[in-house]
Amino acid sequence: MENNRRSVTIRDVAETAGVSVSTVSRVLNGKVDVAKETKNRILSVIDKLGYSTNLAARSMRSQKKNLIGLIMPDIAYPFAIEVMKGVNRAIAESEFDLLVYTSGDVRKRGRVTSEQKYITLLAKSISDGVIVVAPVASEYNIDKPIVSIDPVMSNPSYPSVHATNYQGALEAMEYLLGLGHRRIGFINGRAELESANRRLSGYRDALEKAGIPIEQELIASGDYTTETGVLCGRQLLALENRPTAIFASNDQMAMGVYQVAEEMGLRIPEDLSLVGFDNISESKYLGLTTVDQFISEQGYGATQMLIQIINEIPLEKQTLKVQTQLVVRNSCRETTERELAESK
Amino acid sequence: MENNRRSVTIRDVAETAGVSVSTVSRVLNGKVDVAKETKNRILSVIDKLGYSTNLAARSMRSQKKNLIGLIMPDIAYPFAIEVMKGVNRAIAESEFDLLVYTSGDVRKRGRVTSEQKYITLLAKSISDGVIVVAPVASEYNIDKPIVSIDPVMSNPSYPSVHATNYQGALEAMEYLLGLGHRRIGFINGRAELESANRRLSGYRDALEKAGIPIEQELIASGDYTTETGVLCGRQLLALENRPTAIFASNDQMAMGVYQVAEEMGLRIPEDLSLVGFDNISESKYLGLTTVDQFISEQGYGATQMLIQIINEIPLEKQTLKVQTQLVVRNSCRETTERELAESK
DNA sequence: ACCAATAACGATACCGGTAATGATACCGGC
DNA sequence: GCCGGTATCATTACCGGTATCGTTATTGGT
Repeated sequence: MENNRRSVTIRDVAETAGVSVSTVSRVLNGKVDVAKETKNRILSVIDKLGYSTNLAARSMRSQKKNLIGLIMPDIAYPFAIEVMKGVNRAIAESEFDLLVYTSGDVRKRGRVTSEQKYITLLAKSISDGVIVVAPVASEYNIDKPIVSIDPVMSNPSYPSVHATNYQGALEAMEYLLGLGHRRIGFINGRAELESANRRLSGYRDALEKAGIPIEQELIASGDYTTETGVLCGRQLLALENRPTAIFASNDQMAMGVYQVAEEMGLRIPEDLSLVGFDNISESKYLGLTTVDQFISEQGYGATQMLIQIINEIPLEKQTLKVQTQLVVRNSCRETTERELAESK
Repeated sequence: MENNRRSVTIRDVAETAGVSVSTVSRVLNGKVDVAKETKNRILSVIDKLGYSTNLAARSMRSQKKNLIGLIMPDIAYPFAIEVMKGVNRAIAESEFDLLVYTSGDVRKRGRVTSEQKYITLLAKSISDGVIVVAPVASEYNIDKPIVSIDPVMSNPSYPSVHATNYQGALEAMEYLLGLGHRRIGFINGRAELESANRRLSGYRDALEKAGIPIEQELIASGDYTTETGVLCGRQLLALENRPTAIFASNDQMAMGVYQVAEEMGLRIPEDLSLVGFDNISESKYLGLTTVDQFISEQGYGATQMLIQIINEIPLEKQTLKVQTQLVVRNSCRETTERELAESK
């Protein structure tokens, strides 16, 4: 039943066209060594039979596959989506095609480690190179180029792309401090990520520079999801002397704070100033002031780097730093006279 | 230079462990025919060498790959992203992994047709089955299960998933008509898609039922992108007797209308009522009233159908119809007395 | 003690392509 | 008419695995 629909192979084409397999292969790969009429005959047979080459087979023998792999633990969250947009753009401009690999969820059936092995392997075996988005690890020995976006470690052994997380956080904090805020809450991201730590450092250093003591109760720890944004928001806003501003280390968690504010009847920015990080597409509509880290550009840049490596052009720099930029919208305002008066 | 990092093969493992290749293969595939100590020895060698199996090679010989392909011409637009979310969810619940294939742009270097061929092939050769999102064609003879989402043709030869486009459009129109609108503009989608035609039919039939003549000048033709939304919006709103409401056949084009309204100083909903289709995530923030077609559910359903086919469980229905639902937000309001008076 | 069954593993063909090499026919020049 | 060169195609080895079958040694039954 299923065998009679066996897919048509290069041998079928060769037989039908009355030539050898290698001749068909030459035509498929645009080699010159074929007479024009033979070539046309083969092409029409290919068309008639609906033949198309089996990439698995091809990739075993030939080197160049014109295929780039993108490995993500999950593709359904904003960061991943933005990365894909950028990668997609670079791909569209290139001779390469793209293969996105995901297992749908990092924690899938607890087989994390074997999963990672499997993952890495897959894309490796059929692609020319791979872009890895944290937090996929990659201690496995690799025979293909790899570029990492937002790597877990600060000094990865392979080329990587990341934003200027520290500077971005610093800038956001200076903006809030400039508006007169003194009690500023911080919602931390996934602590195992280098990027999260650098944003936290930015928060701390900005306060220090301004001569404001760091209070531990103002630092809540989330994991970049909206849910923890809600939890952390509640935690911070339930404080007796609650902050007048919150700096969430990504926009998704800031969205959680919006929810909490609505629950509590607090208006943003009138009653609470809020700054995020990432500038995902939703932020525009929320009017969220945030630090743009140009995620899409990171994907774009990573892809370009990878293609360069594949083409064996030496990289000038092993690390691409994308400059963050504060995008001021209307989720913040100066602390009111009343509040200032109260604080005296 | 690059050869010394040749990846470690099953032969290397066999040699190091002092066994034959087939024995290693047996261990890798969990066959019983291996002595426990031999098995352990091989496993430790695998670990030491960091070996991992080449999926391309494996897939050539064995049947089940536990891999599903998702083929899209482009992955950077809202519809595609929503589909991916749903597919992702179904994948996470399953034993399968996911491979998303895209060329980044349908029109890439004009090689559309050969591209499609190439595309289809790829996923086919290494996956157990494929989900195709329109408008990728697929007249090629297939040896793997295929499920199509929002197919181009109304009666595809393979299982498919689509929304109740006609009913959804009808409902949206009845809502606008119920608010008293009589001059309603329509922005059509990509005319080659069946879904676009059915939405147009809904528009026409609703007017007909209400006894309102169809005016050709009120029907603008877009292609589902925001850009054409802008163009069509301008066209409709530049009419001498401009419509009091616009029904855009997807949300992206409705977003274009928002832009045009702002350009022209028109307020939504005060000066213009607007309804979209899709209910993409942005719509919530815009307050756009729209027809939800549960795109994510379509992706989820398609994946489940595909998995069922792969597991050789007969499908009850070849077509999954997802029921649309009107989501009322605040982009519409009743036509004002003034307007009603004028129309008298 | 002999034979059949079983456990454990090896040898080989094969999947569907591509690369390298070989074979043939035709060509012009001397 | 012989020769080297080129155009065109066929042959064959090989990529890295898996499937099939064969081989060897051990065991148990009678």
